[in-house]
Amino acid sequence: MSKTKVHRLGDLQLKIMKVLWDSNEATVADVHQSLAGERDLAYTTVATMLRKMEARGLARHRVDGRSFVYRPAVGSDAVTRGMSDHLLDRLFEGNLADMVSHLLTTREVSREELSKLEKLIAERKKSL
Amino acid sequence: MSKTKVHRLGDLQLKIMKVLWDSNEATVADVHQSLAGERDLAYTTVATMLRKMEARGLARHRVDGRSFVYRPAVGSDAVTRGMSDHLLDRLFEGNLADMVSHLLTTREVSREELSKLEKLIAERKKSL
DNA sequence: CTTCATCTACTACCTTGGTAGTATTACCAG
DNA sequence: CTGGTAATACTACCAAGGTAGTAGATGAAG
Repeated sequence: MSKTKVHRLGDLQLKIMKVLWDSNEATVADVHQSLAGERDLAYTTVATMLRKMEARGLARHRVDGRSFVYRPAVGSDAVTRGMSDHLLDRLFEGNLADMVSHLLTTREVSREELSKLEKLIAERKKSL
Repeated sequence: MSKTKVHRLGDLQLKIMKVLWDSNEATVADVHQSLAGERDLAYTTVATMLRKMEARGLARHRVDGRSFVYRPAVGSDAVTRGMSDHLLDRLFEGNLADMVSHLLTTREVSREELSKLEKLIAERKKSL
């Protein structure tokens, strides 16, 4: 089991993962392109990061001509889950209700969003 | 406006902050003591970390005899908020409902917790 | 063949969190 | 006064994220 620690992704790594998840396969140039505007990084920065990420088990690559084509090695679900869990544990000692309640009480939520959540909770309750 | 970036606290730093929040004032020895068992750190490790944290604006200290008495310089609210927001932005592009819904759908929640949340949402809705 | 663009590889830094040893200081017991 | 103890200060590392320059290889254009 590789047990890739998927709960500690830096900002850049996460952004890169998102590109990979969206495109499923991407060359360094593709990723660099996708990130342009938002972040103005050197091409080599992206390349280096991708190599590091592969070493960490976050991505894999295959060779196409002279280029490396990267693809994600972990799913976005696992990452989202891992990172959320990490925060949940660290901040709320694993108490989910505490976390949700904190989220809900400390910021703006529209009536629509609340209704959506109400529906979600109702559904969830039924399936217990 | 010190603008202390309060969204990136390491595991140890957060644990230390929790001790400070709980005790309001604590010496290095106190913190070290509080952490013992859970984590077996050298006394100097705690001392160093506290010094670093003070440099980062997370804590302050006053002198009592030969000892430093530390107190938090940022509230637990701000930290909880900052860290949650950071994750919310990074993972869910700031969409709160998405985050809550992810939390609710990907793990176990008891009927009681769901009811609690329902109530919370109802309250929230009223005050809009 | 030569030149140029394009890739990857390697190396190098910087920052921050984490961890801890050594040095120094200062107080306290005898 | 003399040890010993307990504090902080200083220094030193390591790992990981982030950033990028330089070198070397290779393919394409002329």
